[in-house]
Amino acid sequence: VVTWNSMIFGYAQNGYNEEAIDMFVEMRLEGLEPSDVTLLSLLSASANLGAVEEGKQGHGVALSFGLGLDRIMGSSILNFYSKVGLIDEAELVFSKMLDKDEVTWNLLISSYVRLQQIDKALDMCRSMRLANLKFDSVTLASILAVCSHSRNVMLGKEAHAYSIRNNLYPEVVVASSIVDMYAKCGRMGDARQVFDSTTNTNTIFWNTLLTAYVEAGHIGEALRLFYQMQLVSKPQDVTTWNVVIMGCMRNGDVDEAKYMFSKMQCAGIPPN
RNA sequence: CAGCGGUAAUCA
Repeated sequence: VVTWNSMIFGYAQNGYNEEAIDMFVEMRLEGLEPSDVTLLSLLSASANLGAVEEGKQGHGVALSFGLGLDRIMGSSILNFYSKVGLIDEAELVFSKMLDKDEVTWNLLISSYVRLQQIDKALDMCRSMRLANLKFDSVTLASILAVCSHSRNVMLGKEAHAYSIRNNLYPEVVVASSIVDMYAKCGRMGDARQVFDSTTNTNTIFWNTLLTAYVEAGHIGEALRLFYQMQLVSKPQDVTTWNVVIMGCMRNGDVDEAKYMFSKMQCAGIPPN
């Protein structure tokens, strides 16, 4: 079972969701009993694929093996239902869970943000505080996403201040969300300032400011940032290239866009 | 007793 688990878990972690599910089916055909780790992998793969039947089966198997709704299994099942859009089921699981932690709350909060149910999302944040849990970097990312979406720079600034007070600011997820929030609210100066004062960076973080420049029509700044990424050896992914190519197109420079498209493939990044 | 395992930020 441990061998099967590591196979299934490995597939699911690396985005091979179909393979993970196939492995699970094979394991059951062999007559082996899945453990909690098996089911967590299956639920994660089903959530990412939108595989409703497989995930429901996972839920059923968990129940039949008495693996109920502890905080990890419960959150995993909750994640599955919310990712496949069965929000009522997700809410039901949430209400039945006795042991909720930050992840449990974050799951429902981010679902509401995805569904644009902003008031519900913010209500959940308040309830989370009332339940004596503190916002973590993921909660803050959800709140900042609400600010980006609704162009609410006032709330965004509060979230920014909160992140500094509570030492969440060094987390790159939070820093990216803050840069994105300021940019979407039209505050490019603030976005840049946050960018420059962040030390823990990754590709998504750089992509966020790159996207902001392109959206603002500042193609020169975008290209400068793009080449600066290469200078500091920050890996560039398909999003990086998509944004730059789109920037060239918006700038009316089709030849440059085509050139970038071929450079992308030379860099070993297949188009998506 | 400890570890592992569940959520998250950028373009399309």
